[in-house]
Amino acid sequence: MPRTAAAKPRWHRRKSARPEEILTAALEVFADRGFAATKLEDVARRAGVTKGTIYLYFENKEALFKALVRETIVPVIAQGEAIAQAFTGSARDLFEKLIRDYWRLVGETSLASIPRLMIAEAGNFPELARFYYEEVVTRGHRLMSGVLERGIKAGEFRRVNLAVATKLAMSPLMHAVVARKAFAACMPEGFDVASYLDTHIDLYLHGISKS
Amino acid sequence: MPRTAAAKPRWHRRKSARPEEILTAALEVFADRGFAATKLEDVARRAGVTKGTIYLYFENKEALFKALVRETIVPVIAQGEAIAQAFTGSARDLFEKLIRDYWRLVGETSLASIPRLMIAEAGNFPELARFYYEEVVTRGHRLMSGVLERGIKAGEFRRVNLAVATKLAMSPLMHAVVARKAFAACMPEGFDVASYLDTHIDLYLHGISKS
Amino acid sequence: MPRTAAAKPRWHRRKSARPEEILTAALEVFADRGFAATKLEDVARRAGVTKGTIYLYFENKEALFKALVRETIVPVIAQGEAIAQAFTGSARDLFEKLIRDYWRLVGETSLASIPRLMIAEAGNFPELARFYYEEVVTRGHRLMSGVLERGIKAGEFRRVNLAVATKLAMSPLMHAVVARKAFAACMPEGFDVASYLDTHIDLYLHGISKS
Amino acid sequence: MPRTAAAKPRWHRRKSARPEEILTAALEVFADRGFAATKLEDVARRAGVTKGTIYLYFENKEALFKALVRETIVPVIAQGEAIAQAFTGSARDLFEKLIRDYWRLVGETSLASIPRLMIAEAGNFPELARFYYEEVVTRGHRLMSGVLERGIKAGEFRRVNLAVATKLAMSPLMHAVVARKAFAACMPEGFDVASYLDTHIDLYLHGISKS
DNA sequence: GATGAATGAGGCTTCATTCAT
DNA sequence: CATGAATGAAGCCTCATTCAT
Repeated sequence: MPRTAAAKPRWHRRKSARPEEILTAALEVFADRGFAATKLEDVARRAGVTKGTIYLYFENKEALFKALVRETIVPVIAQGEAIAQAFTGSARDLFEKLIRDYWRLVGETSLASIPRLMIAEAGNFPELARFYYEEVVTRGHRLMSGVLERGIKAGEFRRVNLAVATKLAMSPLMHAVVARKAFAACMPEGFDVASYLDTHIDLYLHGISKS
Repeated sequence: MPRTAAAKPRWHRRKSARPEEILTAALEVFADRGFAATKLEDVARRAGVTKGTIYLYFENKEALFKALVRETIVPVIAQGEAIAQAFTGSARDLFEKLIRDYWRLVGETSLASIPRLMIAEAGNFPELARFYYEEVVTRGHRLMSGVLERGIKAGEFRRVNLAVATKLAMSPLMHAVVARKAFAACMPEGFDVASYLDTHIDLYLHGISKS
Repeated sequence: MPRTAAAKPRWHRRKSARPEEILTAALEVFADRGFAATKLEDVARRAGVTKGTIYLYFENKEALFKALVRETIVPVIAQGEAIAQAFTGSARDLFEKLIRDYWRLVGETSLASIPRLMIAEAGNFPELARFYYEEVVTRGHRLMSGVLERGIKAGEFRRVNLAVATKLAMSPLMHAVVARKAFAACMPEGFDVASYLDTHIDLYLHGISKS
Repeated sequence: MPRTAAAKPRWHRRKSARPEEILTAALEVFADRGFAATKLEDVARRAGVTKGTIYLYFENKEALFKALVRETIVPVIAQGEAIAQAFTGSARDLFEKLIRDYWRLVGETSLASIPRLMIAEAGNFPELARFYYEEVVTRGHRLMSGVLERGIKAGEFRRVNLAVATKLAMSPLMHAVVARKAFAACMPEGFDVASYLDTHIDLYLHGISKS
């Protein structure tokens, strides 16, 4: 039998991998240019296919964009939730871990473009914005709120306005993710992420801690 | 001579008011839709003129966008600098004043759209992004750095990494400005800005203060 | 005053004539090729404008097609109704006049393409088909019915099934209009319209008359 | 030889049945939408195959359309000719039989779409139009002419212009076939075919008969 | 024979930009 | 100054056609 058993699966893999290849390419181009300035031809080229192929898997440009947002970002949130659930240490340590994980999983990967895309395009895709707001923003806030609450109950943290404290824990992260992508070309010196995170964690915990 | 000297300037004012009317209209439409999705026809309609008129004052769509960013945001920074310069109280009080002023002058006005537009379009307008980064971001940071430095020297604040502490002082503001615009439609409950600012100022000062 | 008064009206005429020029061109191209095979570029070229101009006056290709049908054929029916109303002779003579007029006004002009287009595209434009059926077919039948009824009342014609007799009076006309357009290229001998009409009128009147 | 002779033909029949299944499906879709608006995907789906399969039997869409017209309509004409040849009664009776047979075999079956398709697409398929005109229209006319001639010779009919009388005998039929298909959706009341045919036959024979 | 994934030419449509008035 | 009719380049999307399996 000249044909190895492996040959067929490889083809199979290739076929079902198409949509993901396209999404990966789409993420790159949308991230660079935004929704309107992205040409499907560019996405196709980067995915190694032709324009028409995209339409085998996505109804149109808008659907591609939506799929991109929906299918790439939600897993990250889920992962964070799992980490929090499994965590057994102090609230301080969990806070720190979540902040650093978020940066590692989103801030430093190509996913960092998603928040920026959403901020840019929310007005043009209200329904997608709502999805994102509920499945990412709100869920992320709930996650962080839980950590703060845990700390308060454990006597580690001061009794603060939860909703607001949550937003304040996240916003330096969010802004860094978003702005760093946007102004990368303007910061030849780069951006001292390590210090930024360290200091945010330090200042925030210093600010929220008892004593 | 039937025409008074005043008559001509009045006409002049009216004439030179045109570009500002167009910029105002442009701000609204660009803010809603982003650069690419904005139609000059819509800008014109909102300004009460026709498409052709825009071209009397701006070379093209891109020039209009650049003028919008350049001419609306820089004055705000200058104003902040003036305030800081004239301020005679404690660093804590100046910090608080600048934060609140920024929110009042940008966060709550139509100018709030500018940072979001820049974040969305920086990739497509590198030269404008550089301008913005230098004339707004960097200058804003310099302003805040000065405040922190003043506090350190006065013994009010701990000796922190200035660059990073500056970014951390601004980012909750920036993120709030940007995200609030983007997800306004998704937050029917609104956004408790007062608490958010109060708490940021409180936590931040708590975190950075000696003792 | 170097500018003559005539110059402006000429331009004015030209402006408001645009839509009609486009409709005229559209009639020719749609008649040749049918709806789907017609390229708007060809319509534009024939109208002496460019593609974009069509969209100043018609929402899209479909709207252009609908406008074409609606605005060209209804007047013909109206004209026929007016003729019938004003006619004072015998029913026989009116019958003959209407038949010959229809041929002269539709069969021999570019309007002959409209019935053929409707027959071809009715399935793809149900709403337009309904409009045409009601405003042209039904109205045309009503017109012919009136003539037959007049003849019956006057004792000129036999007492026949009006609806059916009406259809039979029209169908040779309709078929000739439609088929002649379609198979023009296949009938080098042409089509002896004069005899055809003469004979139809003769046979029909012979058939329907009280003998 | 284990395979019986019958087995192969049966398979053969099945294989060669494919093209007919495709033609049947094609007739339905072309009839609904016309040539250009028909998607081969729809034809394939209706035939229970995939797009690629169509290309195993037909060179391309145009060839499919041509095969459809050629292979479905010619047999009907041949059948009519056979009937006429075998007929022994009066010309009047033969006339009536042919009219009614045509309606039964074409007007009331899916074949009714063929004349309408030809009228719609003749301009786009001149060669097919010529084929149709010669093999269907002309042959049909010749058939009817023969009947009329027979009646004239037998003293049943008046001495009329044969070509024209032939067309007038057919056109009510043709128009009914074509228009009924086109405006079916617009005639909820339906179309009283029985009366229509009865009256046409009656009027026509009344008109052409001696006395 | 049959499949269905992939192609890419072609057409509709939009809209920034121009220019005669 | 201002208009708005006209342009035409550019991009989305469709679908007939191909071809490796």
